[in-house]
Amino acid sequence: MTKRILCWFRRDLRLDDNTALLAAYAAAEEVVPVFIFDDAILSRPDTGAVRVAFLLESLRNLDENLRARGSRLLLRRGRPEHVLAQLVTETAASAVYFNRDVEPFALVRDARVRAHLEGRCAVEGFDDGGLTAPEAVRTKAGTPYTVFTPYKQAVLAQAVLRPRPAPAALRTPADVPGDPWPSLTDLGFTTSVSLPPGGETPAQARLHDFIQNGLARYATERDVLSAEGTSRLSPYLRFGCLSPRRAYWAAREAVPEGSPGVESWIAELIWRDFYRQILFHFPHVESGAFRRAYDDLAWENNASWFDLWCQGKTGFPIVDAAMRQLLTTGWMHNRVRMIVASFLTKDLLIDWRWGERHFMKHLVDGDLAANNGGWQWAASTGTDAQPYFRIFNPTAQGKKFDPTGSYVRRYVPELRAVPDRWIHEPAQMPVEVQRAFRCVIGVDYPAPLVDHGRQRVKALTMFGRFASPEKRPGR
DNA sequence: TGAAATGTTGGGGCG
DNA sequence: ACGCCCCAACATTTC
Repeated sequence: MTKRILCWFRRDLRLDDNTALLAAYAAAEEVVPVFIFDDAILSRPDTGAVRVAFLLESLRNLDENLRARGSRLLLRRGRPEHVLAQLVTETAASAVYFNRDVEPFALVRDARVRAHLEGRCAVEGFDDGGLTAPEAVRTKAGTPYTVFTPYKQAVLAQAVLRPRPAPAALRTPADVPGDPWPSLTDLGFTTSVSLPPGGETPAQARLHDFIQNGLARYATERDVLSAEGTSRLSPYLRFGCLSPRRAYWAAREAVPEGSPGVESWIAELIWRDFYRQILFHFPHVESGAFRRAYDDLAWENNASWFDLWCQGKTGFPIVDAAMRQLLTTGWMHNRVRMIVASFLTKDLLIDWRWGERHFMKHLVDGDLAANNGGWQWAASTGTDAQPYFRIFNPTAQGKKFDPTGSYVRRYVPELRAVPDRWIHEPAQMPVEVQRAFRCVIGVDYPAPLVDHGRQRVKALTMFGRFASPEKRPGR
């Protein structure tokens, strides 16, 4: 009898350097690639249409690439343990292989799958989603790292695995039926956002374009908001359309060792791993502060301020541009993610979890570990977080990272005619200038929602009261 | 991956 | 020539 293994794809939607897939082909003559639409995920409030749309396209691309090699992707919808049990019976498979996922939801789900398949077939999970396995990098004391820089040194000191190409021949039994291919509306979503193309094929193209044309300038251009200085690879890494090890080695081998662009981009890849291992070792961060003392912070949580922040109508141009970039493109430049997160938590005094949820709903690259880590960093509640007294001034940040205002003008059309001098503080324009440029504050563009100086003092007071004593500055 | 407040220095205007 | 003040420019401290 032909030996068959089910390869359950989840967030590793590629053939290149896919650990579980390679292992399955090494162990079996035929592999059944399957993806399962899970209503427990689709119905979650923070599952956004842009991510489902990107997922669907990535699945189509995976199917095309499988077909080009004589295989195909099987789609099913249902509870994973039931679907997999059914498929094991239908195909007489001897094992289910998948790549591990460290999210608490996924760990519970996968434990349920293991329990359900016990006695029917083998179940194996592989390490795949990062440069290293989440438990592999430890301090000398054997504890997980909670500070980025030493973590990064430790990752760089050990060998990152070399990527391996897809198996040359892919054999799949022809007689296993899948469910019909759903449309986005079949899954309960619609979106008018125009997204980057999903899938492994565009991911490879984007990687090569970035390595050739962007990497050398990355260190200097990544913070220039108007330039396309970032890699734009985050959605592909999120869904595993791109292997992080492939990305790492492509960067290492592209430019001379020690080039600042390479080092800073690789540091970003390591941030991804860092927050993944934080979520793995400290799963309580999903619902609360990494440093638990901060769970008692007295956020003001003004709901109408939150709505204005979400819509990009705070009267702070850099914040509004960023929030509108998120809604209209499904993505936000990392520099402005920090700025708007600082603004929500330190200026509006709103719970970082509200912002985290909004980001998850709208980001095409939305990922629990990275998003949570970033939010807790900005809110000063996390590992290796920004000290609470380091508060961004949105106007100063705008002037620094968007000096000509071209990023602001791209997303905030009512400010397009405003001269550079006032682009980051339009409320400072004399009234006759406002009229001359058709941007009357309070009519065409909102007045600043809050006074930054005052809110800053309030935030310092709020944090100062709840900060753990040993972390309080001074003495 | 901060920014504001406060302190210090030194040049120039001025009596 | 000198002291005084002002204030930019820079450095340090504080949150």
